[in-house]
Amino acid sequence: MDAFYASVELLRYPQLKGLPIVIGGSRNAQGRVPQPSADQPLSKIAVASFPRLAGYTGRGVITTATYAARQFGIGSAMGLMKAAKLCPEAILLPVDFPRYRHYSQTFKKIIVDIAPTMEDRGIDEVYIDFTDVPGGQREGGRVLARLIQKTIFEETGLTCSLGVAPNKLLAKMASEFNKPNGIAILFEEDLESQIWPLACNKINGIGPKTSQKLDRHGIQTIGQLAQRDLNWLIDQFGQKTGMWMYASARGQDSRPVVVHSEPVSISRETTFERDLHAKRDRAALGEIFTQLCQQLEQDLERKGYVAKSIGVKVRFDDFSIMTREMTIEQPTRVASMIRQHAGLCLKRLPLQRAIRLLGVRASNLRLAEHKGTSAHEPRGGPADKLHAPDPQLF
DNA sequence: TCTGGGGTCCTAGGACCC
DNA sequence: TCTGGGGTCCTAGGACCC
Repeated sequence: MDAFYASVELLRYPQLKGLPIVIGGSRNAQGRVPQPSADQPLSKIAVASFPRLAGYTGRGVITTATYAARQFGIGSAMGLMKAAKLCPEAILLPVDFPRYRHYSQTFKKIIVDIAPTMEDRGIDEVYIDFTDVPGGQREGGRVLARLIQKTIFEETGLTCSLGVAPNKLLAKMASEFNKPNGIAILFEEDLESQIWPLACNKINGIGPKTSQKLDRHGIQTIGQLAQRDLNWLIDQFGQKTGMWMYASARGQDSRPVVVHSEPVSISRETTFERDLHAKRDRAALGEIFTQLCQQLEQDLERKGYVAKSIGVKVRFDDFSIMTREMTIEQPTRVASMIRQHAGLCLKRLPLQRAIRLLGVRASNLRLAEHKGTSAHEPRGGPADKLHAPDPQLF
């Protein structure tokens, strides 16, 4: 999907079309959208009354920027404070995940109705297997791609870009070629002309670290990567990664389109508005900790899982991250049990530094016998003390 | 006053078992 | 009085992705 969050926002605020808009900074009081008066539709809110990036203070990053905002050098994952310097006039909207999730489900349903073999790759991205779809091969897949693009637009007003290629690796790269609202068809014989000139980090799975290392060896493009022999790559990056890079540089990828998958972990984390100290801010931390555990319980319940491992994550003021995890005898999804074990994990961490982020994670998941309320689950234990600050913690 | 939140996969060492 | 080979599970950290 093209600039997905921003595009969804434009559906309700069409008066902002064409303007630089960034989405982010959900929790901060600034970046709030003006409330319309009782009989006023959202689309009539004056453009001038929307909050701007200028004057924004606080933590947070940009999750999406409109193409107009990208002109200023603003991109996703950029800190809001930095973005404010690049384009103070940009409109800042808070993230509205429930709304994006709804549109996500809608566009995926449209796709599945047309082409049932679809792999979910997050809120705004999917892989689709055209192989067995009637007409899926016409014009190299362009006809089907157009149908999907057109149907999504007609039913939601959202645009997307598609890449059609012999495998997922190449399709993903091709999908970037004609953004926004574009289609690109890539054949195996286009490898040298279309793929080899690209930077290595265009390969899904080669990020900043690997790019840097490749660069140190004089490798910038995928074509240059393809010149290295297999043994050299294995020596440098290990057996698995070396073989994967060797194949990727040649456009080879045999991964299937996976329609169903079970989650590996479910987690909740939050970055505080200001750094907190384990001792000095014990009460505040304890409250946030409890909330995270309660949210995690709800997530597990909603998705129908219990967890056999519980863990915590702490990010300190210097941005270093430490995690602790423990496996428990009895799988659980109850907040009080999660909190108890997460608390034990926390005690194993050195908490001298100021803390920036706290997270709680459930893994080693099992399907719960039944979804629904947990009214029958143990109460009267730690659950009843959930709101009381735990003197043992922090 | 830089730097979110929710994920996956990989590596590597140690415990433990056969 | 030296010392296998495989397997699984657990844990911590790190790279990467959307």
